[in-house]
Amino acid sequence: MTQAPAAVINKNLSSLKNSISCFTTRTRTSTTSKPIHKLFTHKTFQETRPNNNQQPTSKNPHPRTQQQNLISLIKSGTQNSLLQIHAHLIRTSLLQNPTFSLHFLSCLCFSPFRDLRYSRHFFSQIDKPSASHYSTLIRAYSSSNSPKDAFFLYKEMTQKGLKPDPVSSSFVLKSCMKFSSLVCGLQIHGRILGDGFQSDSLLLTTLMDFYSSFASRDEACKVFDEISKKDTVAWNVLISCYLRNGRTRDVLILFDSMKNEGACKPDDVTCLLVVQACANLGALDFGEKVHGYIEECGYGVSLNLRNSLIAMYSRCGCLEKAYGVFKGMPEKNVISWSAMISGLAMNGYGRDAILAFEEMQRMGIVPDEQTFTGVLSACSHCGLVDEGMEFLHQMSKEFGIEPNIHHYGCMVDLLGRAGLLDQAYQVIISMGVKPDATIWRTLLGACRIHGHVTLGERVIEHLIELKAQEAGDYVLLLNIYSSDGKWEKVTELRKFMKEKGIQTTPGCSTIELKGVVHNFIVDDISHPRKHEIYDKLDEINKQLKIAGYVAEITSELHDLGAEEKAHALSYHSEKLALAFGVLATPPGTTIRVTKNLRICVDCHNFAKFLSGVYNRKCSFEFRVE
DNA sequence: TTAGGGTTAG
Repeated sequence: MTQAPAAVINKNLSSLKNSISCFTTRTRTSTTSKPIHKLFTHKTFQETRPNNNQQPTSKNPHPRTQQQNLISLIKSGTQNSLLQIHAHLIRTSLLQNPTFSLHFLSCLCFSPFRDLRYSRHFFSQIDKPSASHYSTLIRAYSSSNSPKDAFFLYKEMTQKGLKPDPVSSSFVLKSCMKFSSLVCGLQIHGRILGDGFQSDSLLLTTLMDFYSSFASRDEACKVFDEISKKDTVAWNVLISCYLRNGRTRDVLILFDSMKNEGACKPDDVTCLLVVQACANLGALDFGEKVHGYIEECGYGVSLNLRNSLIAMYSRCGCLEKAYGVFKGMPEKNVISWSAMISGLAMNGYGRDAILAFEEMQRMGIVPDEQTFTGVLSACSHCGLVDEGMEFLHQMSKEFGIEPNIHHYGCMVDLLGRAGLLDQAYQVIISMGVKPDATIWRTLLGACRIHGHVTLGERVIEHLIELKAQEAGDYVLLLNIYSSDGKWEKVTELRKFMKEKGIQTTPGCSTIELKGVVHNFIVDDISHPRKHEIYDKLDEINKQLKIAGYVAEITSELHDLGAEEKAHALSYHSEKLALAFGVLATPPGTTIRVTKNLRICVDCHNFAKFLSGVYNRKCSFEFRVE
């Protein structure tokens, strides 16, 4: 219904006053074409019980039959017929009959032409709305763009002393998630306990999801513990909570315990979440294990699972497997193609990514926002400045997609890497989207590569303005100064950082072997095989020196003597991880190291020499958990 | 006195 409901009703009411008697029905379920007034009368509908003394005749049908007729009329009502029925309900006072008004309200709320304003108007005409009336409207509001109204209705009904049912409580909780109000949700939690719904596992599952969406992991876990019969969905919500709230490693443990303890069999959704966790961790072995499980259970047909497998393999640096999954898909949608394009781009196959983009369009798949993010990042990885500009233009002109912060971020990266720092700065200044810390940091990284001191300082000011400056940003600026030989500035900044208590995040490298994740920090001595690792590292250093490796000591640690620098560099976390990799894998293996910080130039060289001397392929992934 | 609920892809 597109017209204003009140006006429509009034107009229809006046025209219907005279015409309702000649209104005939033609509905989907009712085959009758009798005039509506012959199907039911005012008198009979005020009675809700059939009068047994009255013999039904063809002229005067049984009241119950008449009731059923009206209900089926309402249920199958079209936009116009509902307006007429509404008028009839008012005229005959049947609107105050709880059964009819409830049927009518549900129809208004959930029919294909539903109109919430009209539903609300109708609701206001009911003298004494029941809990069911409230529930119906609450449900409608919870899936609308005014979810707050669901909460207000819930409050109103409880204040009137009406008891909500578990289903409407669940809908209201979902509404609170939508309008992001923890406080409102907490009130509902209290009420749920008061209403005695604490054993309703579906409702508690919604409650877990509610807490999870507000990063209240502990609360979500408490609710999980309270669920007496935990089914797969409850486990899935718990897993999704861990995934959302940065406890990614525990997701793998939860998956194993579901599988091994056999209490609840992981389903396709579980696998989807675990595959995402593997992608975040770069845990290739575990990801492959889950992939195997997916095939074993026959979940492999699911499009969304295959799409996340493509993303997982790509993010773990295993492009062949990503492509294998992609190729084996009988049907591919825009998400499959975008995942493959991004995968190619992030693994350094920028030109192939662009070819895939062209192939996708030949197949008739229309690209979306995220496809272009992949394409633009492909350009930035290959240094294709002109092509990137062209794609950005094509995106808005041909596909009507306005560039978002990610697209601009790619452009800044592209221009920045190419050394066009001023142009990159101009993009941020004039992009018409509020710059975030990430985009400034991208530019700061480019300043570091090209040693651009003044712009670097300006970028830090912008980050400070956003109150988003992190220790890592100052470290980048330190590196910019030192690469330019500005030692006084270095000392000054160091002093400033010390005074402000700015602590740098320790670099942490991660390596996954046989499904077990091993972490290393600089000079780490916590690993059970630390002695072997340090011995191996000494040996590797000697071997690499013979092969021509020289420690790169120019910019990272300027204020130490050359020998001290070389020593400090030798125990960087990535070197410890690599040494462990050499120790624990046979030649020919790919050693995949994940880092929370960018890898330094020296470790990069170290890895390059190591691959040749020890016959291992080394790959690094930069990942923040 | 109706039907209705929870997790999920790039």
